[in-house]
Amino acid sequence: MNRRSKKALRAELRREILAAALSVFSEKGFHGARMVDIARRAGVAVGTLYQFFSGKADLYQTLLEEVARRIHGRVLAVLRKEAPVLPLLREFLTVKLAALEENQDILGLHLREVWEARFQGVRARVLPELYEEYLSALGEVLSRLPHPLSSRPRLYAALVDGVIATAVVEALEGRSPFPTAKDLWPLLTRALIPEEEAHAP
Amino acid sequence: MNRRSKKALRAELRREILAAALSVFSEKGFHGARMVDIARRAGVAVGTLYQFFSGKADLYQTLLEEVARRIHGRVLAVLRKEAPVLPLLREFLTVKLAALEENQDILGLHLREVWEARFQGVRARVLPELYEEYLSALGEVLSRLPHPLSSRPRLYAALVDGVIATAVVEALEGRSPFPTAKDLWPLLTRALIPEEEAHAP
Amino acid sequence: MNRRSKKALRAELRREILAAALSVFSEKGFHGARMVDIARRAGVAVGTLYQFFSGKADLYQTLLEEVARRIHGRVLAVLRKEAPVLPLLREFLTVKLAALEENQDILGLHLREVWEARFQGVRARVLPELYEEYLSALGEVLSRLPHPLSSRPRLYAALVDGVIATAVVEALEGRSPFPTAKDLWPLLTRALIPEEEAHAP
Amino acid sequence: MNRRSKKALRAELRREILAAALSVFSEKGFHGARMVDIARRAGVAVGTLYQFFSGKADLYQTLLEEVARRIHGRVLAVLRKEAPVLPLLREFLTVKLAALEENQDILGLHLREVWEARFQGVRARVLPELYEEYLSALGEVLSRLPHPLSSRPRLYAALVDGVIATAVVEALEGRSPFPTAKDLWPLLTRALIPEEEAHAP
DNA sequence: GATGAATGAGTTTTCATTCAT
DNA sequence: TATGAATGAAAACTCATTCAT
Repeated sequence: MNRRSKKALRAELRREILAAALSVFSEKGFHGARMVDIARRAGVAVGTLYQFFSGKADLYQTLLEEVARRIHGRVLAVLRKEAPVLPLLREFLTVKLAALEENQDILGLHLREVWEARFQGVRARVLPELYEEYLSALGEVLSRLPHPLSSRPRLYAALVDGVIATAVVEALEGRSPFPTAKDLWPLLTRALIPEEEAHAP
Repeated sequence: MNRRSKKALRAELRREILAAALSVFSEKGFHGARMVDIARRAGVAVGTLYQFFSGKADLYQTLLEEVARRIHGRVLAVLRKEAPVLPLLREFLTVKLAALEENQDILGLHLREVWEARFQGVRARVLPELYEEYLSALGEVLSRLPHPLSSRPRLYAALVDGVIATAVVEALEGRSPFPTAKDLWPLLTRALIPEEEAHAP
Repeated sequence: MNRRSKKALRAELRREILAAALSVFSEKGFHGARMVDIARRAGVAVGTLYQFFSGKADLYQTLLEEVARRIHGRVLAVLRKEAPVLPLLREFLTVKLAALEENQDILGLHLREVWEARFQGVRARVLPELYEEYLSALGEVLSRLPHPLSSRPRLYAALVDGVIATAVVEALEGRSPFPTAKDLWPLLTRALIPEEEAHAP
Repeated sequence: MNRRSKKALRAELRREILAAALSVFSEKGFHGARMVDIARRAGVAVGTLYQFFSGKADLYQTLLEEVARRIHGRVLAVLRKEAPVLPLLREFLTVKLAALEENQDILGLHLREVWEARFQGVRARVLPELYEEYLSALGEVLSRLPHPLSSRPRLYAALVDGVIATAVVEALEGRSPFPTAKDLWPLLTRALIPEEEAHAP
């Protein structure tokens, strides 16, 4: 076996470890996860984990960055395009849902961490910067809309993201099919509580 | 000291322990919280915790029930009233926000737990039944509205609750003032993305 | 049992732990010593060690300070007295030997550490300041003597201390009786190699 | 490459490994030294260490023997010469200091080991026999001197060796220049504490 | 009933040694 | 023969729980 494939095998092993860690952290959370479990699930010895990561915390942090990169990174690219706001938002929705669906493995950790990320003040957890960048970029796009929330882009972005996340979680738990852009777009362009119509007749 | 005041003192101590546990669990999560920290914050010895609760898990569970009772319970009462849907929803919003604002101490735990609760399938965590009841009841009310989501009351309720929670978290983190019913009502009765207006010339 | 004797018991336990640690460290050195051994020898559980000391390193450091205090401290008091140099040195010798003999338990560690202490440059080990103070004070006294080494008090002190230490080690290993001041005084006031006499006849 | 130079290269590699091991053991002691460090410092892979030595202990033991051979061995040869005692001692001093100075690389380990060697009883460490032989031989020579210590050759030798070692350590730490025979000879032929002269008016 | 020190099982982490390439 | 990644036994350290006072 040449050097090339050695490197490839090593990279593969690293990925397997990350996958195992992801699944254990997703199930048990940071404190509940045990290094032995991760090793066992990755099919390696405990010591091997320390060949790739300096410790449990490093493994977790790496995972968060991986998650952020795979999900937020891709979405950010869309949000930064020069385009009319509505088509842009529609594309954002499509890409975001695709990114979430294609990365169902990391969804649990992603959603959990996104939630935790909002409590920056309470917990001194390191929020992957990409998440903040994502919210900012989304907020900027949304601020171009004629809407009372436009003056508060952070809150506006949080709400839109919250609606998408909620729908995805419901799907993740098997209570509904995975949402498509076609499903969610009406949801965002309609009031949740249709006051006027309800008042009609 | 008579029997009466002894009992009162004991109840008071129990409450202090719960308050301390709440604040520690909110900061660190279940696994991250240490019994010594809880005891210290309550101003008692570790042993005392075991006079009132059978262990860490019991303490946590009790707390969740307390939270559920103080927040969901109160809201449930409103949702079960016989009343026209819109005024009912308006009252629900008022009471829910009041419950959240008056219990800012437990908000952290509440929100964290509500989030975790959605991952029932993934984690074998005991979800306080009240939360499910709350979502059901809210769904039932919402299903009376003429809205495409009406046929999926669970999802509909989750989305509405998600919007409220997101707004509250933003406030909790100091990024906006605590939302009032007056603030949020328009938010729920307006589309997040006003497609038509945006299309207007 | 009242508070007084509780404190006393605790202090007693602490002393037992230190004694156990001392004996294990003396036998195995810092790296070779295991916390379980120390605990076992002290008749306590491992966890108990951590009630008194923050870790292995702290335990070791404390021990060194203890050693320094019990040996150097007492000797320093003598060296700082105002007195004619020869009687002072004689008293120093008496007290130093007494201190060493009365603390045979810590001698191993003491001597080992004194030796290591000389390699400050090589190893970043924290030398208890008292040892340096002791050498300085001894050097100062010695510098009052008419001797070619008087101009290098540090070296002079090191040599005198080295001779005493060597004699004590020999005794410790059972190769000679524990030296008395009466034994060692002639040794210090006589040349080790009597050149003149040897040249005589 | 012919068989000759292959052998030479291999011997060279072995020497490099020993040099690296020496420097690491000198800095960290036996337990504190890690095989990876030794390998790294030698510029080879860990596995290579095991091609030359059966393990860490073997490496250490080999080193001690090397040290003994390079230092004690050379000195022993002198001490076994038939010659009048004083010139012999003078030559011993010259050779010993030369051996130490020329082998400053192994000095740390040498001194550390000599010191440890004295605690044979306490620690089950394998003392290189050569060191004992050296002390015996030195004692035998010293016993020819008219001196009260002559009847205790082991102690006498230990003291003389101790004085030399102390002076060398001081030099090693940069607190004085490396001692020459000319420096140390007077030191050994003079009392450390000149009682009579001090008494002189 | 309250205390808080002692406990030890359970975790993380280290590192000498092996072995496939 | 040299390599260095994988191994897993062994060590340090943590913390929920107990129990004597």
